[in-house]
Amino acid sequence: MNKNNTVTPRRGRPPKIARDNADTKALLIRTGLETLTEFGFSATGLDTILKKASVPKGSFYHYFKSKEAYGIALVDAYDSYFIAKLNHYLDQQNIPPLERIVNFTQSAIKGMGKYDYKRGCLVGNLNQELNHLSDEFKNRLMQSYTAWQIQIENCLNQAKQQGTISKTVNTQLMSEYFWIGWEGAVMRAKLTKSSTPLTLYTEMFLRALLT
Amino acid sequence: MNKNNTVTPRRGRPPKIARDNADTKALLIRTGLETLTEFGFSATGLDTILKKASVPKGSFYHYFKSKEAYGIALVDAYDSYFIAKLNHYLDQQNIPPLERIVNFTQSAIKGMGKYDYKRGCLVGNLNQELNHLSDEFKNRLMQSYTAWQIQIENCLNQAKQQGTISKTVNTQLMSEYFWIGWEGAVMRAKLTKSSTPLTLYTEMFLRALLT
DNA sequence: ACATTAAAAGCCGATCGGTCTAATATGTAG
DNA sequence: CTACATATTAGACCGATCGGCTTTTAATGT
Repeated sequence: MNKNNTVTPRRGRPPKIARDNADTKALLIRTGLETLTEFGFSATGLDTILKKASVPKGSFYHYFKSKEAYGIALVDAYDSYFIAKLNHYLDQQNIPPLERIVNFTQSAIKGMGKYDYKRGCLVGNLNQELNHLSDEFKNRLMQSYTAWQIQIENCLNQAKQQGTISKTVNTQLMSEYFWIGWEGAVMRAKLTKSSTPLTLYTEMFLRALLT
Repeated sequence: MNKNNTVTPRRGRPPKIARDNADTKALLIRTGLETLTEFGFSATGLDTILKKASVPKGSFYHYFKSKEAYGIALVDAYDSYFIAKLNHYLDQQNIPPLERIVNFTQSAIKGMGKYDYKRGCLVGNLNQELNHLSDEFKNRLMQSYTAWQIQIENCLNQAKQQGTISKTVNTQLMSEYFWIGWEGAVMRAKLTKSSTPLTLYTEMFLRALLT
């Protein structure tokens, strides 16, 4: 209820097209995520995004100093969203740890299905385009992978404590492995336009875990 | 010894820069593979390839009707090369089947290391760029994956016959799984610039297999 | 002689990321 | 109440590069 429902006064030249909630920057990020999860970074022109969002170029360069800075901001936004999602599924203490992981994968599968398996993982997309991206991008991507891995690792450690998986399992390696293969499965799901690569991968991961 | 070592007569206007072996088309394909395995399709301009190969644009469009047709030709070439490589490693009847698979992965790891983990899998790269490629590309990629999968599947069937893995293993699913995760590992190796994602993935695959 | 093959290279319109200036609103200082 | 600074949008414009086309030149084959 903290929301201010008196219309926030807006500085500067008014937009030709009325912006719903006066936040052009947020609109640009939202539109960028939609576009880049589908088409990647290098292959998407700014004009495409600008046209889709009905935002002129001048506004874009007011909020972001370059396409690259924009890309980093998008990774930040995606990472925040994704970590929140992971937290949501992996921290439910009343559910067995492995089941939580399965719940996450099912949610992700549903998410891909919603967009007809066209949109994938932004981090994965950029990972594949690495060779024409700056080191800043590379570090940012590694940071994301590490954060995600730790979340899975914590969950696996709980499974170990509860005796669901063997004490001999190297949870750090297993969680690293999880994301390595998961990105491959997301990629393949885009090609087959089906959930089977994702479900197959999840099953096999669990199998390797229970050995 | 079938090679014709008398200089093959060359039609057409002579190249300004002497071409080693008179085959401009082969040179374009070789250069394209080097470039696209590193940078992908959409993000690479023709001029980049042309400059690297010292071939004028007119020659390019003499041999290929479009960039897309060129891309398909590159996938064809890559696929042939890759299938030959798979055959080489997976058909050595004097070596245990699972060991053959490990030998293949080690060879692939060595191959990535040779180029400092910058070059990946052409099919994987295109897979990630799918959404701005034509259906012809999609079909071509699926065809490659299927062919590769069958090679692994045959090898796993032999392992089953020899009693190395359980009769209950679904070799079709396992071989499908193999390539799904492998592409993820190749992608990650490009980021970490190390072989660890590839070795880790191979280990886990074997573990799932021996359950 | 003449068709065919292949290389050379200029040129095209479209699009790329990015810059610049103008226009129009609010916030603040006097 | 008036100046002036600041915020934000608008969109023309820039040089570079994109994929692709076209014409010319020079070799071989018939």
